[in-house]
Amino acid sequence: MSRPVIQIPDNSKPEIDWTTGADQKTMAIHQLLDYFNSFLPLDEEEASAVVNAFHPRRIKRRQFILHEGDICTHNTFVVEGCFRMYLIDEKGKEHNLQFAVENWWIGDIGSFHTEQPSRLYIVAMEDSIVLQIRKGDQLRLFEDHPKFNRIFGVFTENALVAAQRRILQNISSTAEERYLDFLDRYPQLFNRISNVQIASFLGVTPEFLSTIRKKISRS
Amino acid sequence: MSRPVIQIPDNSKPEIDWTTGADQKTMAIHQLLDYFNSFLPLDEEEASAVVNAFHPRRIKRRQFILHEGDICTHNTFVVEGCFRMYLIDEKGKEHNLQFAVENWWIGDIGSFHTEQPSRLYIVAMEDSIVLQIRKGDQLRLFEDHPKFNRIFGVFTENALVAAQRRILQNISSTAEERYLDFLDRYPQLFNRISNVQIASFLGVTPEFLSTIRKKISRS
DNA sequence: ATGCTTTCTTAAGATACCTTAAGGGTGGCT
DNA sequence: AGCCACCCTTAAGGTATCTTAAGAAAGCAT
Repeated sequence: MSRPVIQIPDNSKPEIDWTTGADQKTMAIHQLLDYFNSFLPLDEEEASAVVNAFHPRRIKRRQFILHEGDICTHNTFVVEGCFRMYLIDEKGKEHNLQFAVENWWIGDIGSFHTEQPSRLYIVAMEDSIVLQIRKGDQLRLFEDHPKFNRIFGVFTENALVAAQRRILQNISSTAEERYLDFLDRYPQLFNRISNVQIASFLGVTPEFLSTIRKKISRS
Repeated sequence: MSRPVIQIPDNSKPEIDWTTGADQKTMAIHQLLDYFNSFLPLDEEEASAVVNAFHPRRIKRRQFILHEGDICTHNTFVVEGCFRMYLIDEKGKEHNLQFAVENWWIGDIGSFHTEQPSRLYIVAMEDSIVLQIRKGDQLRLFEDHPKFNRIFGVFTENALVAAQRRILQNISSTAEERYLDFLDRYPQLFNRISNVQIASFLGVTPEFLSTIRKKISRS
C-alpha cells in the first residue's frame, strides 16, 4: 500500500572516479566554493585559501568519520553521499541527532571546539565524498580572512535555529506530527534514508513509526 | 590587560535604585564587560564601544520584551532577574524553549537574523534589569571590532551544543531522567522557577511532574 | 481580614508509545 | 540458485504520559 514510490533518477549523480586524476578535487572544491559564494561572494584570495585548507576524502558506506571517545578534529562538508550522527545510550540504543547530505556540514561542534572526547558517532550511510578542514586550518582561515567568520557564524546560527525548532516540536508535538513535518521539511531525505533511521531521528521505535505510516496512508 | 575603566560604585549590593542617577547604567554595563572579559579580554576601545552600543532597561514582572508577530530587533543580556521564552501552540498551550537569568542572553535568534516576525514570546518572571543592543548596533560592533565576532560566535556555538544535548535527551530519556538532569544542570533555576514552568520546559504536564517528584522523594 | 489567583497535589480513566515476538519482503553475497 | 542480513509490518500486552476534575496551601489584591 501506499509506500511512497521511490524513484531516484540517477542521472543527476555526478559519478566521480577518484582515480582518474586531479579533477575530482577540483570538482569537489568547486562545489564548496559555489556554496560559500551563495552566502557571501569570495574573492580570489579567499577562494584559494579554501582550496588550500580543505582536503577531499572518499568515505565508504558504513565507514566512520567520528567515533565515541575520539576528539572531533575536522569540520566536514558533504560533497556527495549521506551521513548520520548518533549517540549510543546506556542501554545500547542508537539515537540519531542529525543527518547530512550534499552541501550539508557535519561534525561534533562541542568536541571540535573544546577538544574533549566526543560521545557521538558519525557514519556514512552511502559511499560518499567529503571535504574536511582541520581545526587549526579553520582558525587560520578565520584570522586571515575574516569573512569566513561571518559565513561560519551564519551556519552556526542556522543550525541553532533548526535545533530550537526541533526542541519545540519534541516538547509540543505528537510523533505523527513530527513525522509529517519531517516529510515536509526534508523531501530530499525521506526516500533515501530507511525508516529505522528516521524513527531514531524522531525519537520513536521503528514499529511505532510503522503504525503511524499505516494510519497516515489510510487518510 | 584591559579591565575597562569604568567606575564601580563601592556598594556591592545588587540592589539597584534606578532613580538615583547614572550609576546604574555603569553597574549594569560593568557586569556585561566582566562577562565579555571572561571570554576574551577587551581593550579600552572595545569596552567603550560596548558602553555605547548597549542600553539598559528595567522590565517588570509579567512584562513582555518579545511578542508573537514582533520582529526581534534586540539582543538581550540579563543583568538581574529572570525570563522565559515560549511558544503558544495551536491548542493554546505554552511551551518553554528557554529560561534566562543573570548573565544569560535571550532573544529569538531566527527572527533577529532574518527580520521575520517571531512566533515566540519572552516575558519577565521577576522584576528585571537588562542590557539590550539593536541589530544595527551589533553589526556595527562586529565590523568595527572583529573580536566581538569571535565572542558572539562562541555564545552561539555554546547555545547550539546545549540545544543538541537537549534534543538527544528528549529523544532518548524519560521525563524523570530529564527532570533529574535539569536539577543537576540548573541549580540556580529550580528553586526560583515554578514547577509549572519547569514542566513546560521539560515537555510534560505539571500533574505528571508532580507524580515524578513524589516518586523521587520516596527514594 | 476577605476574596482571588496561582501553585501543587492526588486520582481515575484515556491515549501515546514501547516491548516482544513473529512473519514476509528485498537486496547483496557466494 | 541459495543464504543471510536488513528492513518493514502486524499484533498483543505493558508502561509512560495526558486529560479532567477536585481540593488544599500559599501569595496577592481590594
